[in-house]
Amino acid sequence: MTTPRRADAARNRDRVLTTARAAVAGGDLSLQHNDLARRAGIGVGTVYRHFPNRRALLEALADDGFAALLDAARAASRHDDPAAGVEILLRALLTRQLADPAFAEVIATEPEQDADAATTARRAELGELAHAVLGSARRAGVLRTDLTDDDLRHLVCGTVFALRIGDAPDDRAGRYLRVLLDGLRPGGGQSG
Amino acid sequence: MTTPRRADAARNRDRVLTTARAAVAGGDLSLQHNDLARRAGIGVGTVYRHFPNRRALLEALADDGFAALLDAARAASRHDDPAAGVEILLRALLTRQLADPAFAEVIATEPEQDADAATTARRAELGELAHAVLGSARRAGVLRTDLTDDDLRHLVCGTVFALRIGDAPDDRAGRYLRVLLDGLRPGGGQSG
Amino acid sequence: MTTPRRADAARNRDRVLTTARAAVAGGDLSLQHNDLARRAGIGVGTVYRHFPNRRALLEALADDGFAALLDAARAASRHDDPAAGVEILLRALLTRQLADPAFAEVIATEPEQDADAATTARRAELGELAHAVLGSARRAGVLRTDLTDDDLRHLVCGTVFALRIGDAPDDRAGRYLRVLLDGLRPGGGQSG
Amino acid sequence: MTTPRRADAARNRDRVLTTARAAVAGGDLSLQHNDLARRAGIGVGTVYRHFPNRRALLEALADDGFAALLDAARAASRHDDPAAGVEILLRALLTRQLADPAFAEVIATEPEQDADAATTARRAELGELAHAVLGSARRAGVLRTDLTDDDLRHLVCGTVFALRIGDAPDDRAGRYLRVLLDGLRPGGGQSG
DNA sequence: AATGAATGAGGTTTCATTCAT
DNA sequence: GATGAATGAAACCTCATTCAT
Repeated sequence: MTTPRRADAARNRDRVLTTARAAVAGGDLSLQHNDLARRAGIGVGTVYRHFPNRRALLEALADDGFAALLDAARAASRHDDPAAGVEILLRALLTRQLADPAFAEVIATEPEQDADAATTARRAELGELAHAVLGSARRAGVLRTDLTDDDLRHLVCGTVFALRIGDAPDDRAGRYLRVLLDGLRPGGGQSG
Repeated sequence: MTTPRRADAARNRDRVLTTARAAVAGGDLSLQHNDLARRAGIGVGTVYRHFPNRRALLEALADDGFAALLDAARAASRHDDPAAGVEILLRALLTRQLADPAFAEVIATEPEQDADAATTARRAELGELAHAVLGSARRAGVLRTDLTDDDLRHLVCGTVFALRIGDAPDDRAGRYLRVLLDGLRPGGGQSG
Repeated sequence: MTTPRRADAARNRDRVLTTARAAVAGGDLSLQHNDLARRAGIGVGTVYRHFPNRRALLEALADDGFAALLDAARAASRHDDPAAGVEILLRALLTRQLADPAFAEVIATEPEQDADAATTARRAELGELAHAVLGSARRAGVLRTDLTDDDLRHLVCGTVFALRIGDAPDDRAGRYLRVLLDGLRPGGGQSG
Repeated sequence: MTTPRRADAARNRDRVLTTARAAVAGGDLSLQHNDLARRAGIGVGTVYRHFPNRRALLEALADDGFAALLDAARAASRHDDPAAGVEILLRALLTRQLADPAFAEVIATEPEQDADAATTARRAELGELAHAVLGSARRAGVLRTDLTDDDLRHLVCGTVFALRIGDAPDDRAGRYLRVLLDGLRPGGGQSG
């Protein structure tokens, strides 16, 4: 989060992130410092300096995801139709996770586990925007009221998990999201 | 799966399983052979003999879960109301996973990853019963037809994942299941 | 060596030997009890009963080799030409080792390492015959006199070792033996 | 082969080699990483870092032997008398192996088994020098022509093996070498 | 006498982290 | 700040041998 002062430090940090992104894109979420250092062509110590542990690195990687989601949340909140707002928000939350497993891992955890305060701040910012969107949907009667904002986050993360099981996702994402959105509408059965 | 002939072999196998169950119950799913051996008070080699790898052990632990689920699936298939059958089945699938993380891990994977053919057989048996239940529900028009049996399994596993995020589950299981069941009813939006 | 009394015991002993011979023929000289037991379809304990350790098994396997060599030694001693006798003896010693790595391993060690007294006896018997052959050759002036009987055994074992290095032996055995036999004739340079 | 940059790295590498040399000198060729680490007073990981496997370590140990032999080969090639050249070369090859079992093990294998390309290079360098020495001996008619360079290497290795059998070598080395050198002179019997 | 499960020391290897340079 | 070697705990696994049945 904090930008290094020296130019080479910044460059090294970028290298680690680029390498890590490539690894994640290649399906490797282990993010081992030694491994990244070797691939990035820098020393392990340097990687540790920039990212004291795996979680810190993960959060740095998740940053783009947060940004994208904040955009989506703002777009959702501008929408007139509250139901559409919810759909935009949740779809973005789903899509972003599918696109970025690092973001998926971070968003599936609670703020207590954040290594970087900046992540917690992002999270809070996103939470507020989401709360607005979801709140108006609840008030408009298009969203169940027995689910908290966090419940919705959990359910989307669960949907992501569902999509990760089995073969490569084809059109499953759309279908699973539909199921979730349908299930979120009020008027269904009683919970219990 | 195969019961050892010797009495002490059976006893040791049980000890490993008991120890492993205790570990899992305590939230430790790592199931390391050395660790289990030490805790069970038997040699590492013995643990390796009975369970050549973590997966094999996991599947042995999951056995009870499969049995319970088979019961539930039979009960579900005997029900007159197809919708009730689906609910019984999926609720059991959810409950069993919450009660047994080892079973949850096994059921969330595909048969190709089975270490023990017996697991695959269990899986197939369960799959047939489930197919009957789900098929009649589809024919009765109480279940979306754009989801395969596996999709439903995935979605329940996703719900389990959602429940594992955050604090200890209170009444969340019931609420999340409600959302899922509601979402599974036909007549919702088009997928996509 | 000692013949088991019970018929099944004898059968098991044979099974182990047959299996071991197959393993050795397949290039595996490790002769691990567990492995042999599994392959022979009998219990490990049984293998241990018959052959308390690898060496004992090895010596049992080497038995045929000793018998064959004793025959060759007798043939050699009957020969009129002492030089021919030496050649027959050493060639047999070489050939037998190439044909049977187990015999090669036993014959390359000293009697102190014998696990079975019978092996030492065989060895002694062979030694006497060889001594006769070699003695007359020395007296006839066709064999260097600065080499003991054991030296000759060592040199042949060395030749076997030389043949084992590198690729499969083609005509190397004959050529290497020729070198040895030529070197053994008196009249060469002084040792030192 | 590659000298480490850090001082402690070089020191640790040396410690491992020294410890290994002591072990080999003590008759233990097993060269187990754990054991060496403990004896050298350094971490196991360090030993593995420097020498990924037994063979790599062995080759590092053999390095001195190669150097010594290269010297001998150069001396041999400078000699006027081709027969003397052969004797110098083969005697050195024998002596070095007796002095250094690690070198003996490496030189008794084929280049395909080299873990370190440097070893193969050493081997090639030695091979060229040896080829010159042996070639002129063959042309001068003082060395059999039905033996390749490799055959000669094998035969010397075989002689080393012969010397290792039985009790500690007294004057046997000289006598065995004499036998070999005599056998290598042309004019003996036909091979086969 | 036969069986084969149990044993557990010890080998090999990986890895997260520290620290000398 | 950067480097990457060193560390050593711990995971993983094999194997020779013993011993309960």
